[in-house]
Amino acid sequence: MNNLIRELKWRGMIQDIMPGTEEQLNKEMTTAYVGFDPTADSLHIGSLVPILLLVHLQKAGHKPIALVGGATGMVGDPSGKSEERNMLSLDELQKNITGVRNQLARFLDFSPERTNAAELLNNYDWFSPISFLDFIRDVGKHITVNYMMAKDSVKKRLESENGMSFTEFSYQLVQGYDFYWLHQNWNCKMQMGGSDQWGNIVTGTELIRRKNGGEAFAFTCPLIKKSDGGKFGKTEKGNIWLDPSKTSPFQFYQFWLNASDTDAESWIKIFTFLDETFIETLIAEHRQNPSARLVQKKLAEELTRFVHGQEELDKSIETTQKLFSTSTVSATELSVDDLQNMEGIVKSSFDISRLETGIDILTFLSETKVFESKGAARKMIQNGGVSINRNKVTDPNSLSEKNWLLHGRFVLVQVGKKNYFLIECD
RNA sequence: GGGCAGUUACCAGAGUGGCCAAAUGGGGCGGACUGUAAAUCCGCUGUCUUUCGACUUCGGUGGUUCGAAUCCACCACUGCCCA
Repeated sequence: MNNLIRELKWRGMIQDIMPGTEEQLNKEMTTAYVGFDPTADSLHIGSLVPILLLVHLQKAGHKPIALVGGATGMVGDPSGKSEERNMLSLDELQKNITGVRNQLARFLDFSPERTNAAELLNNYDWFSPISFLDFIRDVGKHITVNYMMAKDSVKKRLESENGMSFTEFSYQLVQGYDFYWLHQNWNCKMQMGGSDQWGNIVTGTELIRRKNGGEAFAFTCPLIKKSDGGKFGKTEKGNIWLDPSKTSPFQFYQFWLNASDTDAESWIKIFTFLDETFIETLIAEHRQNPSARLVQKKLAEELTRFVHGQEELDKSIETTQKLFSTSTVSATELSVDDLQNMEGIVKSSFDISRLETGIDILTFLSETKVFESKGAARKMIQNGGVSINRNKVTDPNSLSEKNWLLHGRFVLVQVGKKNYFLIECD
């Protein structure tokens, strides 16, 4: 059993830790859990850190429990939210629970022959039989409102103009009860999560202590931020999801590849399992020659493999090379195969005869759905953001030309540096 | 139930009869510089359109007016305080 806490510390994955946690982990195989809220039908990369905590835990010989919040999801966690959230419909919630469950199941080892096999639980299972009256008698009685109001997540909302509903106020009790229940039924002594969960987690340990004098431990990991202060995990296209149908493996790979130098250095420690010496050496090399972006490449590689598998990683690298490494090479050198098999490209079709006769470029771009309208296409061309076959279009009034056609039928349109469209003409 | 404040574009937030498609900031998108970075600078950001112009927007409905985001009436919703 290696020292989990020391390992996580050098990776920068520990924010707060309860006294005695390290001793507990060193003493015996410990069961620990992380909760995941089913706010969407897929997890996004923000949930990756808590997932990794569970994986590290299991690697260190302890028993991980991944908890899907079927019950807590019905209440809504106020932590870090400046206003009351909309409630999800039960249908949506059910769909989300299934989606999240399936994803979590991929990252942990559930083989029953392991003594520390992972478990996947849904807190709805133990909450549904509890009546409201039972709950406020058995749980509510142990925690004072004064205690609950002192929590940061609550205090902030009480001070804001928006207020807070009783539902969200109760959230910490609901989550606290999870910990208590797991402590009773699974001998779960530890909870982990993002640092925004600290308040909720502490309510849980408090409940365990007050209800039956039990001992419980916890630590949290820092919330990931970008060095420029932007939100982590968001891009122009929105969230980076783990579900390949929402964020393609290529886009996923690209996200990590585009990390800034400072971010990449801390992220590679957090998001990969590479060991300390390897990472230190890599960072040193990277600083010698930052333009090679060794850290970003390794980070993108490790993570894409972890989430999507080797095969998808290979495809993503291949597409990346075709789209970016050869960007100085003219488009005519791309083979039919290259064009057709590149991932992360939007494809559409167009009537070849109209193109050959010479059609104005605005009509072409709007009808192929590269742009919503001629006006939008015009603006972007005037801004210098459109290329055809890697040649910048300068005049919005120009006409199409026969020699646009690659291999007699393809046109490669580029908006900005990173958005590619392949128009097949026949 | 009573009193007060409010509802403006993706978000925050100005505007309180015409100069308003609506300040400013953030975000987003594009460009330059670079390394598919960061920082910086520049452009775009209601819709459609050959920059003319047309059309639709300021919680909803109706009204006053030559003219309404702005004034009036009613309705809806939100927050705060009191009961």
